[in-house]
Amino acid sequence: MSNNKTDSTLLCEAFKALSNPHRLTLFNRLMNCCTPGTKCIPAVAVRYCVGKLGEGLDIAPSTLSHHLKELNRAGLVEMERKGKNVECWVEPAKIERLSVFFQPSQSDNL
Amino acid sequence: MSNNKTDSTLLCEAFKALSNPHRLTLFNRLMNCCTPGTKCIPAVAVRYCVGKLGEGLDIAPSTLSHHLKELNRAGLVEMERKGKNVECWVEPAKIERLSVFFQPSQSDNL
DNA sequence: CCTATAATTCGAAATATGTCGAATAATAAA
DNA sequence: TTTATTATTCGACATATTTCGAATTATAGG
Repeated sequence: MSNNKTDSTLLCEAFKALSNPHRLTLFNRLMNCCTPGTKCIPAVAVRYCVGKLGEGLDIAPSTLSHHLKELNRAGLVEMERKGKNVECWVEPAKIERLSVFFQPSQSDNL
Repeated sequence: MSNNKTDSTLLCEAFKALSNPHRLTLFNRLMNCCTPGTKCIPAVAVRYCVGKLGEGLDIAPSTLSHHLKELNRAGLVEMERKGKNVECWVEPAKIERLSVFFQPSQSDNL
């Protein structure tokens, strides 16, 4: 069973955050910290500053800022100022719920 | 590595489809065919007709139809006319990609 | 053929989203 | 303090989405 209205809303907001191509790219850059072929599930999440994270995306800084804010609001990305930069990272625990949602289960998933 | 632009686009469209509360509910109803506490991963996917699927959602038939069409376009839900009804179901193979996306991996996920 | 049921298409209206540039804030360094 | 760098906020505009009701299509059964 289950049927936590809050849970459903949280899932929905996470999917909304990932429904934009730019935001999906940003999130993926934070999720995949490894160089190709490397096994890398680091104890401490890898961090990028906002500027680095948006490199090559060809969007205005204000737009980039807006998208990161959305990802943060949706609970997918953490942010913390560090000097002139603001660092971003993904907290693996916050992603688990999404991973489970698509897996076959014994009961209701929402 | 990887970087299939098509794959990224497909993921994005799937998330967009799930970013609406009504569509998330519809998708979840198709995903979770089991009564609570029952182990049920049937060989043949469970089907609902459009009308049954939308019961209790309090949206107009035309809106329901629109949402199912979106889920179908995104590749999340299959549809087939059966007499007066149109049956809907989820093809588990089509969901795998989404499940994998949120799991820790050895390389790029997009 | 006529009627009832199930679902879709279409057009319109309200609301939400993505984007930019200009202005502002936060910080570091000269 | 002044300047440069990094990032955010704000207001505006164009585009997209959600939703409905009316009209239409598809089908089954008298």
